[in-house]
Amino acid sequence: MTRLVSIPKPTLERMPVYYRVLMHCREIGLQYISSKDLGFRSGFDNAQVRKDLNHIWSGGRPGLGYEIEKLAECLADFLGLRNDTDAALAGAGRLGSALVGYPGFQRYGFQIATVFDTDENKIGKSLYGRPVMPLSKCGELMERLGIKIGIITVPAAEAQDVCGIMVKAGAKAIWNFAPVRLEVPEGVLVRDEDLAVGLTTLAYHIKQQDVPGESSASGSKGPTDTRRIRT
Amino acid sequence: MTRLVSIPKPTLERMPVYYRVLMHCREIGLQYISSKDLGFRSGFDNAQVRKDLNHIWSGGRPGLGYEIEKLAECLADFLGLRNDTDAALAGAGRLGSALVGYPGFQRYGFQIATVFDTDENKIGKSLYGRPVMPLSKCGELMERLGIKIGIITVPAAEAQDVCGIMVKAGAKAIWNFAPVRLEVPEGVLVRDEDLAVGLTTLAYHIKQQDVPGESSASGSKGPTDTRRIRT
DNA sequence: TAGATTGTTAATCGATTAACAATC
DNA sequence: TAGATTGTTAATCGATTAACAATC
Repeated sequence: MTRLVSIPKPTLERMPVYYRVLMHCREIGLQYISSKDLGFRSGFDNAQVRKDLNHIWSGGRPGLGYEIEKLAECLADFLGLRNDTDAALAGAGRLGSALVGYPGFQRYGFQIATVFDTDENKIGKSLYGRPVMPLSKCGELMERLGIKIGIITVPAAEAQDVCGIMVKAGAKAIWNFAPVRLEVPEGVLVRDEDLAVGLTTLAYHIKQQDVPGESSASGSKGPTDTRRIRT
Repeated sequence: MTRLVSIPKPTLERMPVYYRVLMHCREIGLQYISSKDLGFRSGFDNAQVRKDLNHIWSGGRPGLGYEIEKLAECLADFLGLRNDTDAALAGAGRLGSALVGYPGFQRYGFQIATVFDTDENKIGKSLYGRPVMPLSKCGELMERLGIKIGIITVPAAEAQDVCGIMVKAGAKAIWNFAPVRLEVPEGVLVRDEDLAVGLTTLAYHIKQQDVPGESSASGSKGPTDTRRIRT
């Protein structure tokens, strides 16, 4: 029986990164990894790594580090990466198609099992092996397959409708790429992934750099210093 | 001369959302909006909205709210949405193509000006109006055009190389979709956008809901309650 | 043993939320 | 004026960082 520890959100979001690094380290033949090394490879502080990992496992060995195999297993268990979680996607446009074809999900045990759209030209065609179904079948199919994750890549104006259909069909988590706020019942998680937000923060950084009166490229610590600004 | 206020990162990331909502409200003919309304429409607390906005403007009128036109202008200025910022993208695969064709950037004054790839079959072809150029031209072209934002959608194994080229060519901000940590000199901002991380947090939420011993769909506050779990 | 690294507590830092006098 | 809503300060909350005894 899994313990239902409540875990800080920032910690939760670092977990998949740790997992990714562990997979890599295993591939290159490492057996143990220290919090310092894991921290370096994932871009986080070593104290933070230890703190994060202790939420789910206290099996690290002083002087040695963490056994990669075991830690990876713990993480996979904790994050639910074992159970080939299915998701349904609505909106087979450019972004939707890219997500369906994204190879990175498989490694985490995720699969976009069904794809829906309203476009007659898309319906019936195959998208990376999945048939595109009419959106009108979305509710019924999600319910029958017991799919709990909905991915929304439809235009903003249609997003709330689609969201409602998915939630009614039993979805408990919505990954929303439409630039609009979705209303959902209690207990349903919405994760907004507005790409413009990401780009905006970059543009802001650029703008900030332009302003200071430093003559062209005169860095304060030399241009090859290796510190980075954390996102 | 713009004030160089240092602004909390969470605040910065809410700004584009405010902006989006303001655009919408202007379209539907509103002139003023209260922090409460703006908060509701963007999904944040009203106190937080006021606090955020006061970082850049204290022009709200007690009893009335914020003048939408003016506030939007402030935000656009602050975020640098006016200057048609150009970005360069490397990796014209599925995800890269989707980004190039993403209509949402335009509204914020962003443009993916140039696209690079190593694939002979893609080079020379047009991608939503931009010619795909050989990656070997990336450095030279970015430098010549003075492009400061690089978008990386190449496979993880090639990401660091591409990043190095972009930084050498003068990039000051990197939007990294490759699941790997990038090393950059001081002063360069890297924003990681690992899609698998997003999906993982959703899967975790699902898993958490499955565990509690509640018989099927018995919510504690009724299934149509409108509270949401914040992401 | 000596050196390295853990798990955990305490100290610091930063962000959110609450509250309210000022003001339209 | 009465009602609404701001800007801002203080209180709360939560996460990160530092430090170190315990332990491999």
